[in-house]
Amino acid sequence: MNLKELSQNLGLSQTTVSRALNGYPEVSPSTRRRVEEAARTFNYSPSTRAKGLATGQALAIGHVIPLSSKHEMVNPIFGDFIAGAGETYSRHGYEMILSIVDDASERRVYEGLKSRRAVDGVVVHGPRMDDPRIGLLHGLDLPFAVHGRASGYDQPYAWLDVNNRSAFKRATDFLFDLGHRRIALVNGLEIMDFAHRRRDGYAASLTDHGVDLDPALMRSGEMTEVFGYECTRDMLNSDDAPTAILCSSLISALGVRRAIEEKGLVMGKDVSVITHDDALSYLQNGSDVPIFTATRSSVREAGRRLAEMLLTAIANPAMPPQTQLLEAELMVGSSTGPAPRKD
Amino acid sequence: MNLKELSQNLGLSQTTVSRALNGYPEVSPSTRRRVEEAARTFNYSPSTRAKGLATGQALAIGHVIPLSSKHEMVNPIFGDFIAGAGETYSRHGYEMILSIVDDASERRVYEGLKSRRAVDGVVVHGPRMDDPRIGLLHGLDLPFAVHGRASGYDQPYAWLDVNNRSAFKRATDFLFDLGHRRIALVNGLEIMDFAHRRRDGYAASLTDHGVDLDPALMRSGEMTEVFGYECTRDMLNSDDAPTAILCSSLISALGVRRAIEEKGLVMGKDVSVITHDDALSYLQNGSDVPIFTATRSSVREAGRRLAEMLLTAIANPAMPPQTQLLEAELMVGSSTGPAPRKD
DNA sequence: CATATCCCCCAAAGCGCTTTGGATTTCCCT
DNA sequence: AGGGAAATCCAAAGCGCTTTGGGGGATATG
Repeated sequence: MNLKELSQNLGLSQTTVSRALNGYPEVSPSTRRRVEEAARTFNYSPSTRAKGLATGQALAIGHVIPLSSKHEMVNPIFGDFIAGAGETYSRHGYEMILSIVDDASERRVYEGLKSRRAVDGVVVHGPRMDDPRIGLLHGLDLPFAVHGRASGYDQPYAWLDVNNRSAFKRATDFLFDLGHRRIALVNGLEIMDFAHRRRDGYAASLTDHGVDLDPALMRSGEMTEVFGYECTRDMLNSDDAPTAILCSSLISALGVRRAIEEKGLVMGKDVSVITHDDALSYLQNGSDVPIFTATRSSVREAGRRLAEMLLTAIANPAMPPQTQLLEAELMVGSSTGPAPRKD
Repeated sequence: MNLKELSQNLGLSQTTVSRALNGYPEVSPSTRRRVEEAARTFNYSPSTRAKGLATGQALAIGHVIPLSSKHEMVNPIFGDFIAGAGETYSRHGYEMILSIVDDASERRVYEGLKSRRAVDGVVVHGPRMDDPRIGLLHGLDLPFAVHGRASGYDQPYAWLDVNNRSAFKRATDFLFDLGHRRIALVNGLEIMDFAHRRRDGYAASLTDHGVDLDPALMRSGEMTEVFGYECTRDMLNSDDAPTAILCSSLISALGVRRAIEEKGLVMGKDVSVITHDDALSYLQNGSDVPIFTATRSSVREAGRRLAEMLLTAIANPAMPPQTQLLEAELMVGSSTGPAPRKD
């Protein structure tokens, strides 16, 4: 069923039917009702393509997911973020189109999206330090919003980020308050902007408390369970083992815990652990009482909001780019406790 | 830059330029070269919408991700599957469009996709037993392919599935061979078709070995870490604790291991564990030697193949629906060992 | 009663592409 | 040189929608 058929069926012009369906005022309430009802019974909905052609809008947002060719790893965050963004899109009648791209051909994908007029805007995932995509997108004149930030790019652009620095500073401070002095950091890849900022927060707290950074306690890598395990195992086997560990991901934290328990130590007593928790739906941090003390911020909520932000930016092109900095909440669980006294 | 401008620039008609670019024979090699070069320098690529309108194709595949309103849980498999499918699509010039949908409005979403002519076909995720979507899609006359199967629907349709039954039967047999008799199953939600089949395989093995099913050893739920932990803790605390556990997901397996170790037992010695491993990129089962003995099947590869299958089905509408049954490989890790002798 | 004002509605153009049906030119053979 | 076939190219229609620019009929105004 298309517009033409529907309008013939109603004995009206396409114009009138179109207007009735799109809420224009030039149509009497009675005909509007009639049209709407017919549309419903015939199960008519306008072709997105034709509508887009006519209006110049795509009614779609592109998500370009970088897939590091080295690691071939899909960010575990991704599913939940997309779910959040998807909620927003469907509420606004937008489609979400996804491209999985190895980092080598990213540029071409953005250009393609633009020149094929496939989307009204894009969401940038996983920004790295000095990420070239921001500049590229500015040049392409394609509306965009970034999940995270790219330090080093100073022009204004739309982003939404967790305050990673303050979250990790606060978490480290918390550990100091509990009496810990040897605090380790099991971080994500520090080319990633978020990881860099977390390290910054961690370092700032150490400096505040007059503790020197110890490279042996600062690990960085792809945030897998095994990575958390191996880092922790190695550090705990050293002479000057940490009494507390800060971890960038709940998945790695599971590995951290494993290494601790394997060594016959008790988490929250012998070694304290704080992890960042993205509140992923399939990785809950305990049921009622959190297992891990965590800096928590829902990535799904981030998806919802960032999508909202991008849509308003598209609707109001003149508006200056918006930004949102979310504060993670520190949830105290049973993985932290006072530093063990040296005997 | 659009076709019109490009053709004016070249002093050719739109027809010729279009033909040159799309590989039609009615154009001389020299002009074709000229056109292709111009297209490249002007960074021209045809508008997907216009092309779609003219050809009647959408050049897009829809993925409808059900989001159980009860659990609000995004399947952790999803990211990797999509990554696999995305590879195939981009190789064929297809777009992937994603809809996140609570199960109540699934029907409407499929109908919408169809009537808006937004996609050429859809992929069905997470089929449940007697899933009504298969029938619905048959009725809509929209090409589709299912990741998994829906027992109880007997008309032919395109699907790709892991042989869950044989994988779990084989894994259980393996445990019997090691001398285990009390074998527990920590399964996914058994409304899900895959979980049902796994249970079937497990049950078949037990029957083969003359062991009665014990409801106390058969758990089913959302496959989180906590779920694996709680099931295992409870079972190990019983008088007649299992000596081996079969687990449906690597994530839950992490919880299983935690419960085992918390009780001071050693995995692979006191309690054996076999888990299914979807080979998710962010959840590797150990680095070189697998930690868990596992039935392994890459969900990413499944994505690649299913996408390929759907595209060929779209290209050859007359072809009968294809199916693919992948066998999981049993990888022996260090989580299994001979059943402990009773003293 | 004539004129101005709304209210509803319509015909047709245009969005950027593909494709049909021809027109023109070139080439080959006799 | 003349005829037909091949090789190139083009104008125009059409895909399904929105939107511009009217056009009639009912209602209000003088």
